[in-house]
Order: sequence, then structure tokens, then C-alpha cells
Amino acid sequence: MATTGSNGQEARAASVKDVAALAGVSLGTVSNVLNRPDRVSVQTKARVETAMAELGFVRNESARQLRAGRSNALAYIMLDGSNPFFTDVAQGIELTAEAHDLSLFTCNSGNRTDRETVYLSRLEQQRVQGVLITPVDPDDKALDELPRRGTPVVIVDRTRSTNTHCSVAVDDVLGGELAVSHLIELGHEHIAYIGGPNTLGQVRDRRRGAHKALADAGLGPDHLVDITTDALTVDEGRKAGERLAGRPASNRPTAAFCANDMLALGLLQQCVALRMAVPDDLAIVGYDDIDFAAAAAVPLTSVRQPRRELGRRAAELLLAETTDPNHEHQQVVFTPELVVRSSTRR
Amino acid sequence: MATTGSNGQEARAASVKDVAALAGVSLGTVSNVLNRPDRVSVQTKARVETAMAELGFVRNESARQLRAGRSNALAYIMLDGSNPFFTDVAQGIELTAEAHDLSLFTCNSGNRTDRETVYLSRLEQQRVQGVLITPVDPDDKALDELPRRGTPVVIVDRTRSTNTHCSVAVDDVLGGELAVSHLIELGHEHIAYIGGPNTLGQVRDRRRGAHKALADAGLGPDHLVDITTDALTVDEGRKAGERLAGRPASNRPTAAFCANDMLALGLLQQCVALRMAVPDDLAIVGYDDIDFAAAAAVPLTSVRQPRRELGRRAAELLLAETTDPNHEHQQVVFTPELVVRSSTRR
DNA sequence: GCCTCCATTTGAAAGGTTTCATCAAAACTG
DNA sequence: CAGTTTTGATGAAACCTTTCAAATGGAGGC
Repeated sequence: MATTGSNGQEARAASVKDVAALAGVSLGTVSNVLNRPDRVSVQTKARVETAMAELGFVRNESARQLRAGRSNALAYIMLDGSNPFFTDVAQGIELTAEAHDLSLFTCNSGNRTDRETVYLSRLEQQRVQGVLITPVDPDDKALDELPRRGTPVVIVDRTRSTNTHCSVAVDDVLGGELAVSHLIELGHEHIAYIGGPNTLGQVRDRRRGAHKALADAGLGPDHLVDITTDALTVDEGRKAGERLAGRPASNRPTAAFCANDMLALGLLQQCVALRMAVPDDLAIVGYDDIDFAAAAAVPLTSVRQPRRELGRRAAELLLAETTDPNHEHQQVVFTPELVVRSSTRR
Repeated sequence: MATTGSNGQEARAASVKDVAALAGVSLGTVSNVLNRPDRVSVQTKARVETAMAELGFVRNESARQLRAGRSNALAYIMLDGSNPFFTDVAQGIELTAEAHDLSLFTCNSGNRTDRETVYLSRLEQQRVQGVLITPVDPDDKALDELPRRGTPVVIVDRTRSTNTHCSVAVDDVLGGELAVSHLIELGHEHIAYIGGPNTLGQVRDRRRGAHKALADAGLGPDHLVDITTDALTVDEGRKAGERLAGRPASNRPTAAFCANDMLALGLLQQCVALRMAVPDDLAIVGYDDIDFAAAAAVPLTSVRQPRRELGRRAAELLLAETTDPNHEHQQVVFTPELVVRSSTRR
């Protein structure tokens, strides 16, 4: 083991040149051992490999990339690292990347445009093969720049008004419809829709679905009570619960449809705190079907999105775009599915 | 806007050389604009910047790194991306990295040694400034290699028998002690400890703390019933609940201390399913105090670890190690804190 | 003994950025 | 106005890997 000096801090990392010198071969041969081992005689190969081991040689990825002109990495910019929905999507992407022998860099914008911008620019500078992103605002012009300069960008779990990118999403209108139809079937006619802010396309689409379900059942839009939140978090769910409970019992919805599970879990918690029985006093439907939804003490009925599949497909679209030069942008839309549990049904 | 050809696929990305040519200056000047703008006259700077904009110039990070000998990125290899505890730790790291203008790459080993190895090696090849890792096995020899070759590695939320690395952890023995003392104070004398597998140091340490609490209260070790699980997941928590419920009421613990919150949430869910009241029939204490613990329908008493702080401190240690050549490895140990909620107290 | 073929190995060039010693010109100093 | 300092710009070298055309040497054919 060739440690130098005091505590293993090498003066300089060993390069192919050093390996070549020690093994008594040319630089090109070392490279051949690394990249085309079959073109090298067994003896030379062995000699080079011993030299590498002795020097603790580590390939320099920067130099490799510089030469190759691109890296072998993908990146996913997540909207909210603390929401399990996104980590599950990331898992789907990761598996696909792994299958193609690519690294995946996971970044977290935390709902902040500035962070998103910084990451986009850094990743472009890294020359990643492509970027998957769940953007803060899918219509942001900044998302056009990378593709224009040759780095493909795929939009995940959002859709864009223009089809300048590939995108993978789930039909949110249908999801809202499923949720509310289910509640109507159970006899609920006074339903709260909890979600916000309204700038989020998904919040709007899911509400639209809810209205559609009402209309199909011959109920007017006034049967849906809008409770707008500031964010899709557990904490906002709790606050929504307070607002709901604050209404006189006569004018209180008997069911709530939440724009995501984090809200629903907060609402559920508040219900318990305020001694409102779920589902008897209030039936609850969430959205996303994160693992914690099933694990809630009153397991949550939720609209399931195929999270890992979403990630997998997005990664595949990205890879298709990187390989095929004249590629047509595709908008993939998955179908959500209602998972019924105790929060709506005894 | 200098798009060429059909759909924005540039023939070749513009380089400093192209910018220099277009701006009519030398290559070195372009570099100066980028790195020491004050050494360049305003006019030249303006000219260069226009040229950059026109060509859509994007710095090539590989070349930069190659020249610099190292990247400006850190990496965190998480043990389990689906456990919010780790994503919170990651957030702490991220904020520190951001403050120092470094990128953070988050990787997920998913509890698999092979993935961990692949990531370690890739990150070393990328010449990241250092690696933060919550390893599958903190005593794995593989963790020695990177530091030996000059890439610092900091161990997060684990401790190692030898002090060859910096590490940041929380006192798990104390945590176990806090949890069980609390239960004893509430009058429980028959307590289940749910956790596993026993290869995990944390599972062992927390049990040790539990026994310590018993001893301090003058109770023998037989007052703690061991229920060993295969993993620290919600699902395993449910199974543990079944096992617990399977015992004759006369010999059933009145309280359970779970090695983490995922287990506790699973257990809680199973209790509800089996109509065991929490905390009346079974009091539950979890560990980690993830956000979902407070949001559970019976809010969970839990041992809080300073998650973001853990990440923050780990990142700082890493940065200290990268800058200070003869740096002494430090073992930072945080103190956990008991957060009492309804799952143990009415 | 000459020629061809094949398996190995070689050496140079390229890729884009940064740095640094050097130069040129302009701005002062006295 | 000659000499000196300051400011701004330059060009070459270095970072490390990969690739590819060319060279080497040995085996086999005639």
C-alpha cells in the first residue's frame, strides 16, 4: 500500500501516466487495460493491474468526461424532498438509471425557484445527459433553455401548456373525479375540497375533477366547499381541520377530499384531537397514496398514482431523447386509481 | 439566439475559444471575465459577455474540474431514501453545502452494500470534495479506502469502533433510557422492545439504554420483552403488533418501545385494527420523531434526534477536514430528547 | 529468406478550462 | 520628457483520459 507522508494525504493522485511508468508500458496500453481489456496480452494486463493497485489509481472522471464530451449521469430535481411521493418517484428513476449504468444525482429544490435555477445551471455545466424535473412552475421559461442548447429535460408529474418537452403525468381531473364519485356513492352530498395554493395546476385539476363528479351525479357546484390552503403540508391540513370544525354542525361537510396525503394526514390528526370520528363524522379521501397513508391509525382512502412507474417512464423518455436525434416529444398520462380504506368506509 | 439546425441540437457546444474568437480577444481574457472580472476593462467585459450570450456559452465543468483537480461538490449516501429521518438529515447537509456554494449530490444505497460500494467508487472518481455517509455497516473496511487516498469521509448517525473518521451521532443508549424511564414513570412494568435486526448498532444501543432504565428503577431485565424484527419498516411494525396481540392478556406488555418511528407507526396501525386502545391498552414510544409521528392519528411519543443539526454538523466536519491538512478526527455525539404525546399519555 | 498477416503496443493529438509569466500600452512622477 | 508604475491583455502550458493511425515483432506460408 503506497501511502505517503503522515496520514494518507497523497501529494497528488496517481494518473494513468504514473501507472504506465511503473508498469513499464505506454500510456495507451494502460487505457486499453481500462477500456478494451481483450486487446491486451494477459501478462501486460496483469502487470498494469498490479501497478494500479500499488499506486491506488482512481480514474479521473472529469478527464474522461472532458474527452467524451458528456457525463454518464442523469439528474432529478425534486420539488419537495420531505414528501415521500417524490422520493418514491426518485426511486423509480434510480432503478432505470441503474439498469442503464448511469449515475443519478438527486437534487431538491424545496419549492424554491432560485434553488431550481441554480441546480439547472449547475447540471448543465456538468454536462449531464439529461434532467428530470418536477418544476415549481411548469410554464417557467427557464425550462426551455437547456433543451435549446442540447440537454434534454423531461417534466415529471406536471404538464405544460406547450409540448416543448417530454412529460409524464397522471390524469388529475380523473383522480379528483374518482375521489368525489366515491364519496357521493357513499351518500355524501356536502363535500369539502381542501387544497392550495391555487397556482398549482394539480390543485386546480383535482378540483375540476371533483366538480365533474358532482355534475355527473346531478349535484350543483355549491355542494363542494372550497377550503384553500397555503401549501400541501401536514401542518396546513391541521389548520384546515380547525376551519372545518369551526363551522356550525348544520353547515358542516360530511366528507373531505384533500389535494394530497400530507394535508389529509394533518386533517385526520386534527379530527382526532377535536373528537370528530373518522369516517362517521367526517369521511376523508387523500391523494398520492404514500406509504404513510395506509399506515395512518385510520388508514386513509387515497387516490393512488403509480409513483415508481412515473419515475421509470420519465427516465425512459429521457434516455430515448438522448439517443434518438430527431425525437418527437411525448406526453405520457397515467391513470390514477382509488384505494379505499377505513377513512371513508367502516 | 443562436440555435442551429432543426430542433436546437447544437453541432457542438460553444467553448471559451469560440467566445474569444467572436469577441476578438484572447482565450485568457475570456477566462478572466469568468473568474476575475475586476481585472478586465468594462468594455472588453461587455463585449465578451455579449459573445457568450450570443453563442449560448455554458462553462464546461469537467474541464474546470480537471484543471482544478477537484470538484465543488459534496455527496451524501443515504441509507434509506424512504425514511423521512434521512431526508431530513440530507436537508441539513444541503443547507450547509449551499452556504458554502457547494453542490450536494444525494445518493440512496437503500440498505444495499453493493449500491453503497458503487456510489463510493463513482464519487471518488468524480473527485468530490468529500463524502458523507450513513453506512450499511459502519465497520466496513471499504470506508477506509477513500480517506486513505485523500477523499475525506464522515460517518453520519453511526459510530465506528475505530476513530479513523469524523462521525456525528446521537447517544442511542441515552435515548433508550429516556424512552423507558418515561414508561416506568407512567407505571408500566412490563415493556416490549421492538426492533431489529440485531446487527444494527443502534438497535443494540437503544436496547441497552432500555435495560439501564429498568435497572435504575430497580426492575430486572425480565421486565423487557424482546420482539425482534427483520427491518425497521412500517410493515415489520404491523407484524410485531400481531405478535404482541397473540400473547395471552395476562402476559402481554402494557407498553412498547420501538427502535424507530416507522415500526411504531406500523404497530399503532395494527393496534387500531385489532381494537387495542392506545395508550390505554398499549402505550407506544417511537424513535426519531419524524414529522409523521406527530401527524399520526394518535400522535406518537418519540425520542427526537436533532436531524437537520446532525446533517449540518456532519457537513461542517467534512468541510473542516477538507481545508485543514492536519486535522484531528472528531466524534460528535448529540443528546436526544423525549417528546411526549398522546400515545403514552391521555 | 522474403512476404503477409495478426496480435500487441505505441505516441501523438484532442478535449475546454485555468493559471502565470510576459508584454504592451497607458497613466503617472518628478 | 525620460523613467516608472499600473492596468489590461496575451499565449503557452498543464490537468488526465481516450482514440486512432502507425509501428513493432513474431508466426506462418511459399
